[in-house]
Amino acid sequence: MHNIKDIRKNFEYFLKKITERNVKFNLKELMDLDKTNRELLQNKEKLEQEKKNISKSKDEKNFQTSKDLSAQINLLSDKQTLIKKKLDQLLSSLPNLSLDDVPVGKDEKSNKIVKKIGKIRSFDFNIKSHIDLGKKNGGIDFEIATKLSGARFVVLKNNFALLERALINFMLDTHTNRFGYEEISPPVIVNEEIMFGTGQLPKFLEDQFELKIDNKNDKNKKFLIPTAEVVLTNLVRDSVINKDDLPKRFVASTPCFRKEAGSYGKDTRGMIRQHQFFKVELVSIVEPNDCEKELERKLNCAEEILKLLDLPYQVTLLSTGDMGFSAEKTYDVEVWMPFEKKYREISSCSSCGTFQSRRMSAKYKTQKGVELLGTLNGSGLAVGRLLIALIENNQNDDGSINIPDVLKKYMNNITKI
RNA sequence: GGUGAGAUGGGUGAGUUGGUUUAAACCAUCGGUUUGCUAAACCGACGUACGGUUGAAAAGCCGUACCGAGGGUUCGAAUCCCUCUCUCACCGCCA
Repeated sequence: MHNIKDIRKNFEYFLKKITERNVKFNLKELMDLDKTNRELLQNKEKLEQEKKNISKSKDEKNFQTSKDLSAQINLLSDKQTLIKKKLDQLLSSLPNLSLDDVPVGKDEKSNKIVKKIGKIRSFDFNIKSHIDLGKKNGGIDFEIATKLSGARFVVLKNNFALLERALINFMLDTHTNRFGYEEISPPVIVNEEIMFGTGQLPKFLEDQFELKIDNKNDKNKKFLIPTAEVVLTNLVRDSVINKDDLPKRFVASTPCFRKEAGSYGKDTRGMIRQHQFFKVELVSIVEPNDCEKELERKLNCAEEILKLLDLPYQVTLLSTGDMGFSAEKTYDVEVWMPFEKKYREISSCSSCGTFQSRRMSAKYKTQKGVELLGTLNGSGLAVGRLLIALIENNQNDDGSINIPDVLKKYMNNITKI
């Protein structure tokens, strides 16, 4: 969320930046609401002052006046609350602004490829998709998953289930031991304001799985997290952190739940796009000035996993039109999928500046006072897609799959499945 | 699910016969004095949000709100009443 004062001061700048992000947003309406709100507020506060003085004086002669004032204040207050609510609603659906080195464009076509790493393997046999590899090995079962839960779910079995677990443990170990992330095991069900804090709400309600806790009323709403970013980032909400305790780095492996509304017909086959999938998530809490540096570091952490697994990938810098709501700058890491013969997103590393911390009221103490924190998140990595990439890239002619050396200790020393 | 206790500033914690109490005290933090250095001691500062205003800015001044959240009583609420949320203790049930 942005500071309304900044928008007031730099209207033209915001207008330009918002236009670049390719979203429809009526900034003028926001400013009009702001103006009305302030007028009402001023009038209200003037009356409140009067009333306060009367009660302080304890002069019974004026008690009736005070009563009258109360009525007027209530009237004004109702009006102002309504305006403020509209204002907040609008303001909270305004996306973050991009940093200046982000390419301007209206969609993913304007993304910039930053680098390509690793050698794409050439196969001297007809390669299989992960769907066929999974079926042949009895490791991936879509039929039973459909019966259990419907479309876009999967059941992993045997060594494929083991492989999923191995990947998770391998990644967690790497990020904790090597990169200093603190491992967290968080809840995957969260309150409404937690989703608001990271920017999933109010704008993207239709993408979220909402839980009905109380059948009698719809108060106390809960949501399944679409990513561990939500919980990990909110770990610092409503707090003032000591500067010496920064940066904070959290890692967690959690299931992620997404409705995938609006992606009908997209990636319907296979386990590329699921309603539920595991993801290892990296979150950093830093001083705002360190955001860009930390983003590079985080990108490196995500890349390192692919390097260790010897999987070819490319890194792209997302354009203004392709970035997520809360991000000011985003790198996507895309792994090579040999059967589809294309790169597929497997990680998205974003700096959010103070956009989320303002929503969460997450601050740190400086010599001057308290200031908003910078927040960053990135996948390190999406487990489902990583599993696909791994088995497709490491397949043999007979449909067996070689297990990379770094995973062997997590796979009970199996070298091939 | 039942009963009881509680929720106050960065932290600990006073204040609940309603009236300069944004709120004592202590700790932490910052500035200063003292000091060979550190420590200690002493002095001082020290909430947030929003609005207004002065200023080029840094910063200052004024106002309003906020003592878990929301509502109510009252001229006036941290303090009284209601609802909700959460925490703690005990009981019941349970992975």
